[in-house]
Amino acid sequence: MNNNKAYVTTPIYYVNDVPHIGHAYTTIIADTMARYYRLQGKETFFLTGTDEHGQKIEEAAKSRGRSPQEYADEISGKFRELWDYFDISYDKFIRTTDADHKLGVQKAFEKMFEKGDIYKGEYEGYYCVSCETFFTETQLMDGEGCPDCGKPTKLVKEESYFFRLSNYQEKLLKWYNEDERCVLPKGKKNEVISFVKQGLRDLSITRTSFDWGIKLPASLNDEKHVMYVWLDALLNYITALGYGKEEENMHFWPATMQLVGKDILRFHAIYWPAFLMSLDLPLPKHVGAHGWWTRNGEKMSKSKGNVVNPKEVADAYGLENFRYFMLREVPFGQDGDFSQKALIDRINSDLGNEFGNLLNRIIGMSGKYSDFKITSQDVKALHVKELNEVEAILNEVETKLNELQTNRYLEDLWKVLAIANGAITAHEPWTKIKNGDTKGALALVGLVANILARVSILVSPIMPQTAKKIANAMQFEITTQSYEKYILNKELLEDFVIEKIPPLFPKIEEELMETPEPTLKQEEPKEKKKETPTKEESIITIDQFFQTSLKIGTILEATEVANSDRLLQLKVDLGESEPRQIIAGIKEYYAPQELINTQVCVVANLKPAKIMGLLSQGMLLAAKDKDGLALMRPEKPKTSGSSVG
RNA sequence: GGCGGCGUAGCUCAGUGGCUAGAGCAACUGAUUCAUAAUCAGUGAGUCAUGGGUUCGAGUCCCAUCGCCGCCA
Repeated sequence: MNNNKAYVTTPIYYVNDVPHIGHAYTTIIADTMARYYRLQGKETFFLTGTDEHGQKIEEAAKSRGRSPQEYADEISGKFRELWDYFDISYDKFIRTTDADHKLGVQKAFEKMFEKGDIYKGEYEGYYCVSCETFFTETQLMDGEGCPDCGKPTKLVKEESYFFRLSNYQEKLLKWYNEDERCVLPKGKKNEVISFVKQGLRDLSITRTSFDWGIKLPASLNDEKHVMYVWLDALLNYITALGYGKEEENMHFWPATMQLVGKDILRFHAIYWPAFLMSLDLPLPKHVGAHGWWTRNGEKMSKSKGNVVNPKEVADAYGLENFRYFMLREVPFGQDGDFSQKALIDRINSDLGNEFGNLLNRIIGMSGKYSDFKITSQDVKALHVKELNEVEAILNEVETKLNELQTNRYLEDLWKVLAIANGAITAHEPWTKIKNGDTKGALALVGLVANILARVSILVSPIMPQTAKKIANAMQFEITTQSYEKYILNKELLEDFVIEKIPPLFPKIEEELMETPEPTLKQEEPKEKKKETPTKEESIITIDQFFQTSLKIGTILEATEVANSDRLLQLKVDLGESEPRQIIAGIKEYYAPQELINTQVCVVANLKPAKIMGLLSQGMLLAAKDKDGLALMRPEKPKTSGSSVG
């Protein structure tokens, strides 16, 4: 294998559904790996695309009165749009309806046939007419019922071509055995092994019951058959490189990293390598299977209405924040839970406090101590200890990413940031300045700058734009050269003038998306409700009530908050020396103009919060129901600042 | 039903058979001001699911039981 090349793939996504968070997750991991390989200077090819053949697509198109191709075009376009929006750095977007792909698949079929791995036989199965699906005898209910709909099935025989999967059982086991990390994570690999050990049956790879698929090669002269989806789909990984035609990119094969969801691991860890062996091609270096996302602990499903729309999350919370969250939150291979609270915690704590704020700290210090000039001059002399600690972690960190342990990778980078935050406290540069030790203070700032630079480089595969902003502010670029210089060779930054930039990760103080109605839990015994008052109506004392300071305020100014669908920025007179700035989520219900010079009821002693980077010193009271929102206002005009109670 | 995994601090999880069982988050207390009310330090009476067993010694190995999950049937 050529170590200077890398090939990363996502599955090609089936166009019977619009993109959801699972697709986004796979693709973001793949994008991260591709960006990481490029950072290392490897010649990288990153493939994604759509899977467009099969009976389901044929039907879905028909039900919409469209041709399968038109329908596939539309959904495929949606995937491509989402990936563009998500800053996915794919090199090729393959579609199984591409002419080159079809040709490559036919070539591969021909080769497998000539080799004797494909033979014509008869497929026998229990067919459910209404579900249009085949089942094996053991899957049936009571010996004949369809496991999906319960209706009787009938035994159908259909001519079919088969792939001699059974021939590859031992060779596959040998592969799993010899290549420790061919399938990741390990637990999933064990499942694959036990499946193969149970014995592999030959695989039916063609159908005569529908048309929307790739025809057999002309040499076989068998018009009735189209290829069954998995053969067609899996071969995309090599047809995308020109297999069977120009072969212009076949030098990227074997794939470095093939990412899949855990549901389709079997196809990628068993069928796919078997096909490759049949084609005399080397096997992928790694096939990685990731887990599912749940939402607030529950499985996502359309019927529950709790499906996370990835674009909506990225819109509300920021694309790179979301990318960071997904990769940081879950150990690779395990299921992860999406909740706005977890996402907000990650953004505010990891990103805002520990990372973004660190940059602000050295901007502030260098501004005060040295007119924003930062030098690495005395860093080595005064901070060997910290540099060694940082390097000890960074020397190990990349193995985590190579094993797709993105959570561990990020965790370690954050340990490096903690060294920087800790060093500031330990060395108190402000005290050094007071004591005239400018050199010491500047060395500390230089140390932190170097740490930030290194982390920015290594975090760039996950958050490319953010990393770029930091690099720009610090007058360097994120490139393979800087990776080699600062990470591999451990060089220090040239002296530079840091640019004062606004906070990278503004605090998020409230959930920015609609939360789906919680599903009714039936297991909750009804008697309990009698005993316990509902949460909203639990009893409080008058003292507790008066802990809340409610006041009448007069709105002096109201403007829209840029980039927000919900927020208005208000200046409210509460009878104090200065009007308060309040950020209120009422834009959908009130125009700024109609609010000016009206009175509202304000919670005056609420802890101030930053919302989208803007200070909010209070909260407006409003009532909300299904028809919308109504502000609470005094019945007659009252002096600004009058207390309510 | 078969195979495999898991059950450790309020939450998420680490813990090659061996000194008083750890980390992160949350909480509390203190320090500090360069910074986005941030950062740093300190603070846990944990039946290591339960019951047996092996061992000088078990969260760690073995058996059984209960509970959860995955793959397969």
